[in-house]
Amino acid sequence: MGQTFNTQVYDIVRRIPAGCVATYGQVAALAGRPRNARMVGYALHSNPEPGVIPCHRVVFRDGSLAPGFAFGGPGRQRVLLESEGVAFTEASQQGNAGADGPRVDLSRCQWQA
DNA sequence: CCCGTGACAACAT
DNA sequence: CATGTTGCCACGG
Repeated sequence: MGQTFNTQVYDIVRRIPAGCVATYGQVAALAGRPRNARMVGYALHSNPEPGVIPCHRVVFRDGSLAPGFAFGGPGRQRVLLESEGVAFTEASQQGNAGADGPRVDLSRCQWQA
């Protein structure tokens, strides 16, 4: 494991299968730094290989996405995820009281290593 | 070369 | 239960 944490992040994010999503903390934990979720975001921000690394499959711990910093525009990520079959929870989605903004249903689509 | 900031998450108050 | 603050590492100025 001589690679940097950053490189490990790319490797892990790259392993996320379509139709599933992973949280920053999860990726960070898999990379060996459970407290480094922040670096995961920074690593993806670096995005050395656009189109190769599915950054859109990485979301917040509560299922929300990065506001404003999405790879093409806010909302673009949701289209990509829905296109892969990821379940989204709308504000009217029962079972999730208080879900205002669109969030990924981690209960059903969170990636398990 | 040193300081501050940054796609987050968990703990403390 | 909600809000505020700290921790972590890397990169930019």
